Amino acid sequence: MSAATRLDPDLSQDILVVRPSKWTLVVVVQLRSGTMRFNELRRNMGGVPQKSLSQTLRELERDGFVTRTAYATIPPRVDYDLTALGRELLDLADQFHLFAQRNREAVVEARRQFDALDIRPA
Amino acid sequence: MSAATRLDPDLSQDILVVRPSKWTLVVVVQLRSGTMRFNELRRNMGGVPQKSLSQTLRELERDGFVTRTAYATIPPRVDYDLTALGRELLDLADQFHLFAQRNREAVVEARRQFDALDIRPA
DNA sequence: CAGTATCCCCAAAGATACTG
DNA sequence: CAGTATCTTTGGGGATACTG
Repeated sequence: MSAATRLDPDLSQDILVVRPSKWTLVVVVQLRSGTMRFNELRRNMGGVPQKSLSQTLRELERDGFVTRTAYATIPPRVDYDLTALGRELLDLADQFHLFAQRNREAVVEARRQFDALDIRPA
Repeated sequence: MSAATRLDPDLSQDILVVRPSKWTLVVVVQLRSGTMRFNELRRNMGGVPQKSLSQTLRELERDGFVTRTAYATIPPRVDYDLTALGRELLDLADQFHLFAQRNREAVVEARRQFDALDIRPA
């Protein structure tokens, strides 16, 4: 592949634009199907602390991956959406996810074997 | 794309097989061109602490991404290499890197704008 | 050369309580 | 509903010193 030739070795520390938090890609994946509201995301993400979600969304908004639309109604309503850039990030998240699905078993097995050999009996 | 249809939403928390450390992808990228020794990696990675490199390599070995070959010579010599699985991870790292290169400017600009608006004057 | 052993630090993560 | 504020905890990261 030609990817190698275009990669700057000196930038190897800068492989990521942003240092994704634990929840970053999860949010991006959640927003695949379109607009979602705060608590809707929260519910679908199984036990993410409010603060973590809030921070993650703010970061994603700040970096241009997500739009935040607030309606001045009572009760308030805030919609989150992916931007075009966010959808590119989603593509990347998908590739990671597919990689994980393809190789989870292999990794788990490698880990099991390694651990079996690595034990130094007292 | 058809990726969406093959993604299990319930596994959204498991997008990554492993939680990559700060140095994981850097090591993988370094090993692109083939076998490397410990201090060789260290030198090429600009200031990575020995402990961090050691931990990162052990994790990668444990998960089956890297092979470790030790020679019982004096002085000792240890070779690190990517496995086939490791090379798949390298592909992923490349895509992340290319994404970063393509979009770094856009993200930096989005961030700049967001920060300019987010300031609440005292 | 290729690590391990310690110790320290800080940022991220999370639990809980409160509010416009 | 959609957050913020506060506090606590965890562990990843890093510096330094030592060793087979």
